[in-house]
Amino acid sequence: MAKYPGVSPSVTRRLPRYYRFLGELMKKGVERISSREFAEIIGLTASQIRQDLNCFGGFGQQGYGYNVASLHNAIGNIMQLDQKTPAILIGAGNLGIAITRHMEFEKRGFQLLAIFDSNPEIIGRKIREWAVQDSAGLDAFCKEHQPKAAILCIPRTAAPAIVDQLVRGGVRGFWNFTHYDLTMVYGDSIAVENVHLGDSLMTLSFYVNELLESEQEKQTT
Amino acid sequence: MAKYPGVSPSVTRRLPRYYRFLGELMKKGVERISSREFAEIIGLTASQIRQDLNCFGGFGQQGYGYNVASLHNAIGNIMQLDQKTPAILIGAGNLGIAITRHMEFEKRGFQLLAIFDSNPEIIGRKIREWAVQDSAGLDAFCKEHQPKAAILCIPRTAAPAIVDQLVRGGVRGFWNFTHYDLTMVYGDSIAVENVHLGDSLMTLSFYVNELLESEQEKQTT
DNA sequence: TAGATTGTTAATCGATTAACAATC
DNA sequence: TAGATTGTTAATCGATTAACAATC
Repeated sequence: MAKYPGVSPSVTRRLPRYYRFLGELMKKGVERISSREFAEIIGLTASQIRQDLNCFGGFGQQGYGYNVASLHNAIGNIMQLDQKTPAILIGAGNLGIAITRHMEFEKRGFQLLAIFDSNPEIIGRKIREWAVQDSAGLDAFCKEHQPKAAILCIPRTAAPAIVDQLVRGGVRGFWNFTHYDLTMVYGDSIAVENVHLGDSLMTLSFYVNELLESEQEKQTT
Repeated sequence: MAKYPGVSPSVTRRLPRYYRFLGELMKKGVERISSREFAEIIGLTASQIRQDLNCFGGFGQQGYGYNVASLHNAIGNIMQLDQKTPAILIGAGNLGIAITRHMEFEKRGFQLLAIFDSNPEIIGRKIREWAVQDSAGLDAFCKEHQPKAAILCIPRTAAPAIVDQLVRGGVRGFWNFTHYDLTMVYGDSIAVENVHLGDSLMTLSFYVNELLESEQEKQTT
């Protein structure tokens, strides 16, 4: 069974946010914080913070609040950031390169083992410490190094075949930048985190147009 | 007033998804679809789809279902994708370049006017049809071209000053790739869409570890 | 001890699902 | 007309907020 089976996705999604803000507080030298103060900073209610944390255990102390460093550490443990899940990145286009260069995998619970691409012009090119390998060697690599997660920066059309290959090779987690709908196909046998940049930008279009419209009306009135 | 003031974010966030799947159905030559069939494809319930769409009007027909092309078009109108909000991108690092190269702004309601960076080594470099401009000219540019949205691909530390400058220059929508918390500072006077890649990866860490743990237990049993 | 703040239970709110009358 | 499927209201479910006793 999973360690925290009853925890809802809404709670899980707030954990990285808590972790991030606690990290900043530590940098600032803040030692303790009450749920009320933390709520102020993070933009939530004190109730919600206490409710969320108590899904995982009691990390605070009545009359005192929470110790910033130990709460930060506790959340890191919940997300098992020390675990360093072995991962590979598929597709060394601009997005793949940008992610490789900027993302601190080690701080977020992963270890990047290798990068793959099928384009002969890209194969062999070095990005940070990783030389791009030929996708043809993917099966052999999986057998030998047992990666458990994959970052998909490939075109949508290439996704189904690659994903199928990876799942057979033992990969269970996907950071999915394509629009291929993994969860529809594999259900709960894999963990997927979709990043739909196009959808995100379209959502902004809706909101910014709503906002501009209400501004215009104010001017006309 | 906004055109659709009562619509909840949960509904708004599903619109791009509806739009995307409808586009694919069009490509496949599907002319009509019932809420039940659509639910099957998209992974939601028929009730929810009908409920969502009826926030904006009645697009279906009893006994028939929905016309794929006209529903697709209707959602495009709701999100005002024809509007082409003038936008600028700040920060031409790998991420900024990747977004410039891959994102179809025009299809998603924006027109990219220009790219800015403060690094002299990057200024002048051409990405697709845009030559990177010096951030020093940002105020003048805003005055002349009146961009309404900005894509932030800058380091977190640079964000507060740039955002302040842009808001004063009339920018109202932000596609925010930094970890600087815009909404905390500017409230409802701007529209923000945050893309927290680090948080997303950490969430995957949690889920993949939960999954691997339950797999291991099954084997042990 | 007195004050503060948690952990936790109860109340509220919102979102999703179910049901069905309206109608094409 | 009969069958199908929407639009919409009512029921359920889940998540957030409020309240307060426990306790540091």
